[in-house]
Amino acid sequence: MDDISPIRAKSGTNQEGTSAHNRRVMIEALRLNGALSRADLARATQLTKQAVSNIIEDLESDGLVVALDSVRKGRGQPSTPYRLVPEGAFAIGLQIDRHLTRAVAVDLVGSVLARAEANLPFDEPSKGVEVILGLVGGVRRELSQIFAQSEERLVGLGVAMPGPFGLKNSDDKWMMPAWQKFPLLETLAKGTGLNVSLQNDAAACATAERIVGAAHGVDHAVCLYVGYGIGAGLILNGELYSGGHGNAGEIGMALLSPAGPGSTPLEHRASLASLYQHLGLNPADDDIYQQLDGLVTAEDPKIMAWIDGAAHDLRWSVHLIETIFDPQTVILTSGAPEALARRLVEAMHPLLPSIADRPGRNLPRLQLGTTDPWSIALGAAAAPISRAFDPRFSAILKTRSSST
Amino acid sequence: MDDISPIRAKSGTNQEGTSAHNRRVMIEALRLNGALSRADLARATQLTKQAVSNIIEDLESDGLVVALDSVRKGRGQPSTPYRLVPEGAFAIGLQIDRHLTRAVAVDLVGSVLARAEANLPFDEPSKGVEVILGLVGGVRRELSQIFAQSEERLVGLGVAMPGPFGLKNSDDKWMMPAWQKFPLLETLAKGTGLNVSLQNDAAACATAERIVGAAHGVDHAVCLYVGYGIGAGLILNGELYSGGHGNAGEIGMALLSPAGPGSTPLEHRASLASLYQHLGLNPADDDIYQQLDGLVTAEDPKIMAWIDGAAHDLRWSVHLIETIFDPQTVILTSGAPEALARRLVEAMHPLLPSIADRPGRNLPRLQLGTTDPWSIALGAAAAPISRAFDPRFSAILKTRSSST
DNA sequence: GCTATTAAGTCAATTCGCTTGACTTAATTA
DNA sequence: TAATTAAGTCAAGCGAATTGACTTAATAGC
Repeated sequence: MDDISPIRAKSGTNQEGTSAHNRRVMIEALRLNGALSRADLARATQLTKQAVSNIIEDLESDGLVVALDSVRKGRGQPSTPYRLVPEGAFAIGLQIDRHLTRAVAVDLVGSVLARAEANLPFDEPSKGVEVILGLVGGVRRELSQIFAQSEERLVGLGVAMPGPFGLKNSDDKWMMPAWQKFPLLETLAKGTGLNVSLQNDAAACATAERIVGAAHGVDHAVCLYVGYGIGAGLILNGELYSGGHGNAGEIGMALLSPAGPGSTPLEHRASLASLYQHLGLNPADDDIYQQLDGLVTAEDPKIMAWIDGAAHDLRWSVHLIETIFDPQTVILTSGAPEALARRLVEAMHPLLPSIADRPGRNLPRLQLGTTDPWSIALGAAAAPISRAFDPRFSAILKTRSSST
Repeated sequence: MDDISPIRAKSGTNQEGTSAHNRRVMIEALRLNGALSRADLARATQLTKQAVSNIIEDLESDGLVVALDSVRKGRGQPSTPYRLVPEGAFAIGLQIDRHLTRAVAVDLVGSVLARAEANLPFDEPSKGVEVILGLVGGVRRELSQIFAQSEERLVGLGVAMPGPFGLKNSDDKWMMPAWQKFPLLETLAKGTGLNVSLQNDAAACATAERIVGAAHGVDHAVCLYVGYGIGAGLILNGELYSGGHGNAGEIGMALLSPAGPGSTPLEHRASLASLYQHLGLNPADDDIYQQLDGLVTAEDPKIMAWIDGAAHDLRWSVHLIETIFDPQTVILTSGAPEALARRLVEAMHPLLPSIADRPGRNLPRLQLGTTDPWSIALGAAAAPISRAFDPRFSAILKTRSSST
């Protein structure tokens, strides 16, 4: 990763970078606003009508946008709105979890077009990779049956798995030690021929919320993910923040519970793993989701007690997140059934007073995000889409040059 | 601040943006590497020699860079290194604290050229502004006596004061309620004719560390500031992160200490305010700094006990910061005498195991940053310099257009 | 129903900063 | 002394946004 040269400097840019940025800005504007005319885009992006016209023409011929029927909205020539073409690009998302793996194919606007899942051997990555490549191949085939040109419009494979990554001693039984050491990304890149990227599951949740959920168009949001583990996905300045080594937001094992005898890690008190333990359930059960849903609907006292305890701890986590990040909103996402997540959010209210408790808010301090169990895989798939099409600083910079 | 149009979109860019970015990249490269030839710059920035030549020529005629003697370093024509001209730009920094205010004038490379301080009426902003404007006027005059052209090269006035800003109920006695309500920035902008920007004191410390200290050239660093209060200044992706409303990192009043009976806010256990209270000292004393220094040198038992307690809490804070941000390094800065800060850092070792405890580190997990009491004012002054000259996403984007 | 007005969008010429490729300059190596 | 290597310049070219005039197509007002 490091440069050969000891000189530290950012990359410069040129007209290509300008053009790439402006294309991305158009795409993002259409993603956030639905459909816009060239004139709308010109006003919104501060570019001239002519520049917008040229870019839209390009995007249209690339099959990324399409014109709708013209609309009259008062005096003047009617405008022709453009919208994104969902089948303009596709990506594959892969969730690798402790007990199973899921693959999805999504389009440019984040709709899931194909999905598949399988059990995964916890400690045998080399065998697991076979399973994974089979799944990926399956959704790719399914996708190409729906859209013949999907293969040439595939922008990448996004992988989400529990972090943290790249540590010295991966002996924590909660993690997946064998998988941590396996050269997964390289193997998948070779096996699929796609660009592969990695994020942890909380980051994937945040990415999913950003493309189709509550963080859509929000520049500062923190996504608190309550799954088998607990993590935070950080949207800062409109981009996912991953830290120096891709492990930002791995808050599960940090002590966030202020009270309670002998300060327990948050993950031991508010994760689904702690819930399974509390209830004496086996997380590997096929119908675990239904079991939980049933218990919540029945208002089972044991699960209600856990909700109260977890909500207490999570309340403090939200307070801490607000204090540290000063986000516009906090989004709680979960792998749990929606009824459970909703109860949890309700039990977290009233929230603790914090700097987020300010005049003129336009977003709620805490929102319930998606609880679809497939949202991590969706977020994984959204990462390559975002990298390819969203405006970002690094997309403007030059990457190589002949250095004449 | 909000757009009139309901359309949400990022700004586009054009050749002006390209050029502005490339100029900034050159300046940053020279700042980080000392002196570089045009060929060096071309390699480092990925631009062509010709492009670099043109930009350097521009910067030279703007008085921002200057050529040094050419050096032979092997075969080929000798290269002509360029370096930044310190007097190419100036900025004024202003620290407003509970008991006093400080103003400094700095140049492009962050050297302090003039300084002044004064006491400040805690609860009378309208009178205080008079004092402040007097101080600023003083350092400006002093500066212009050293460099006649300083006025036309002044890029702004940076203000640092204890946050958080813009809250509903500013009734916390630790804050400065009267000042929070006063339209300070507007008044200062009118009174000085300069662009005014605001950050909290921890952010200012981080800005100072970035321009001349331990965070120089580091893209992911967290600056833990132990002053009258406690805060964190966040350098993320090479830029100061301020959150959605400028209050990111205000961790002092968040509960970060896991242990201890009845979980006390970090600020009540590890700030200098808590130390003064512990020692029964008056922070308004003129020689408070010397008093502390003396006590540390004498290894006074009471101060040693406080150090142990504070170190215990701060150790957890560092762990939490590492877990949440995954930074390359954590920098402890303080308004305390260096001997005290050094003791504190020593007492914090050994650090708690964390994800930062990884193979292949090249920076220490925890470093002692500057303990110069003027560093907040320096950081305040560095903010306008950074905004004017450092590469950043927002500097590329268009700001207005005739919208023809 | 006619005309003025307003707004969307196009056309063609221009501008501006980076790129390209050949060239010059000035050192070291053999 | 000649070959080689690297820094840096020259001049033409390119590409994407800009500019300003123009066209198109609607509504508003008389």
